[in-house]
Formats: sequence, structure tokens, C-alpha cells
Amino acid sequence: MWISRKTDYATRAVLALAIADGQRLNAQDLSRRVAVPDAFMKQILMQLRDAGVVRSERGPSGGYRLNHDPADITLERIVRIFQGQLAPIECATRHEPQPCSMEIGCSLRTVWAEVRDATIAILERTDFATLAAQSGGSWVPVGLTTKPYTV
Amino acid sequence: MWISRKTDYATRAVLALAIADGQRLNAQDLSRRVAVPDAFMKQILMQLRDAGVVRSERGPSGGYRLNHDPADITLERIVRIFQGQLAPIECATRHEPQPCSMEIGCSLRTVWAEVRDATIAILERTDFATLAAQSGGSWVPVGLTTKPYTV
DNA sequence: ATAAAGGAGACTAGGTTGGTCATATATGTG
DNA sequence: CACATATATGACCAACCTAGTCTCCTTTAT
Repeated sequence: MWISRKTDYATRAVLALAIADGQRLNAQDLSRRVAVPDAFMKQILMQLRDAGVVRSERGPSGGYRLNHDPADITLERIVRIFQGQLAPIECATRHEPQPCSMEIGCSLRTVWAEVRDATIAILERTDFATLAAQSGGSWVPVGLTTKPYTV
Repeated sequence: MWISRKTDYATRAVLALAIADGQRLNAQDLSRRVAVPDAFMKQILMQLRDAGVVRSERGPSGGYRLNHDPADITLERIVRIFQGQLAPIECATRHEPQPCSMEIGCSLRTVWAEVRDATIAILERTDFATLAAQSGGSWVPVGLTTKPYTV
């Protein structure tokens, strides 16, 4: 349970935008599709914009759209923006691992590194074009409406 | 970075006991080897005892030892005691996954499940006999002593 | 002008993490 | 029996993090 709600919402927002296929969606619309308070959605969209994942347009009929081809946006990218390091423990990060108090001979480190690599491999090979395709272009936000949003 | 310090300390304590190869070690001794405050080490050892991983003996020359063959103790077991679910997100736990607000068509769930399965696979195949062997029977707790503890 | 959108940032309730501390109980040794 | 050395139990706590909210400001289509 190490993916925060914020990361969860962010990945879902990006998925929503990928499904929208270049269409511009505003914060309120996205917050409804992702089922998250819209003030919080805005905060998340700011972070995604600062990271270059989405671009925004202001004024009435403004909103957000993806800044790249969904096929070029990996899940790994989004998760890193909100969670930072993907290693399960500090002594096993790829860059500047923290020396642990029993570094020498600590065989646990190797295992954590395996977990890290397996995780990164999966997240890196997952892109949002594929995810959008797998979602079939629609979903039902449970409890909000019975009518599926469609592209 | 989802392994808590407590889990980290616990796995290291179990590794220390596995390396000690059946010898009884007391809380203070273990706390020095793991490099953690001994009051905290005690708390962790209680949890390990309640979970049946170690057994304790009271009185002078008391202490803790592993309750099973190190080869029968997996890393997965220890991590679960302190962290519970291993899925990265609530909608992807093996038992009673939380329905998410966009369950239908949410292709992200599949990816999180892949991460969960990869993680569990690694932790399940890792046992403490192997870890102890890989540690070579000694380690140096950095900054505490320059003399490696040996079995 | 006005309304609808994004932008920026301060603020916060409540939970979790990473412990400490005090006190009680058990037991081997002389 | 006394005593020292262990474990046993549980209350307590500071600091940080999570998951938000709230307010006010700027941009822009009509």
C-alpha cells in the first residue's frame, strides 16, 4: 500500500486524458471522472503541468490536455513525479543509496534491489496509450452516475 | 520507500538470529547488531514473538531465538507481519480488494496487480537460511565497532 | 463588463511513524 | 532468600505526512 491517493488520482487523471484522445478537459470535468474533490484535482493538475505532463489553457473553455503522445507517457514517469524513489527501502535506491548500519554483508539489500527492479520494469513498460486502449474508451465512476463516460 | 524502519529492523533482527544459528541472543545484543535503540528492539521482538517467529526465555541469560528453521522463514512472512498488505494500492490486494471509483474499465488495476505479484514472488522465494549464507556469517555495524560480529 | 476557467499558496485535521518511559514479572546464581 | 539480569506490557509522545480545504488572483472568450 505504498501508492498514495494523490498518485492514484494523478494516474487516473492522465488515463482520463489519454482516453479523451487529445480533447481538452477542464479540472471540474476531470475531478468528476476521477471521483476526487475538484480543489484537490486542481492541485494535482498543477503538479502534472509543472512536470510537463499536461499543458493548460486559461479562460472560459480552457482546460488541460496531454503534452505528449499517450504512448510516450509511462506509468513510471507519473509515479515518480508524486512518489520519488521507487525502491522499497532507502538503502536500495538506484542513485545515492543510503549506507545502512550493516551494509557489509547485509544480504537483504540485494532482495530489496530485486523488488525495486521488478517494479520499475513493469511501470516502465506500461504506457498510457496501452492503458487507454485496455480501458475500452469508457468507464463508470461508481456511485456518481450510472452512465459511462465515453470519449 | 514503502518498507518502514520497523520492518527493516525486524528483518535485520531475524537475519541476525539466523546468522547466530540457533544461539540465543538477548534484546540488547540484538539492538547493537541491528543498530537500533534497544527499547524499540524489544517492542519489535514482542511482535515477532506474538507472530510465532521467535521464542523468548526470561531471566538472566534469557533472550530470543528463532522458532523455526531459517530455511522455513521467508522474507514475505516477516514483511507481512509489520506491513500487512503487499499490494501497492488498495484496489489491487489479493483478498477483498477495495472497489475503486472507476473499477469498470480501469486498466491501472491490472498493472498494480502485476507489481504486487512480482513483489510477492521475490519475497516468498527468499528465506533466511539463504540470506544468512549470503551474509557470510558476519557483518560490520557501521559506526558502532570496527570488529565484525561473527557467529 | 462579466463569467468561466486556470494559478498560487497558505492553512489544517487527523493519522502514522518512530520511538521513549515506567513498571511489573520471571528466573538463574550464590 | 536476595539480587541481578532478563523479558512483558502498556501508556505516552513529538514530529512528520497525507489528503485535503480555502481564499484570493489572473487570464480570456463572449
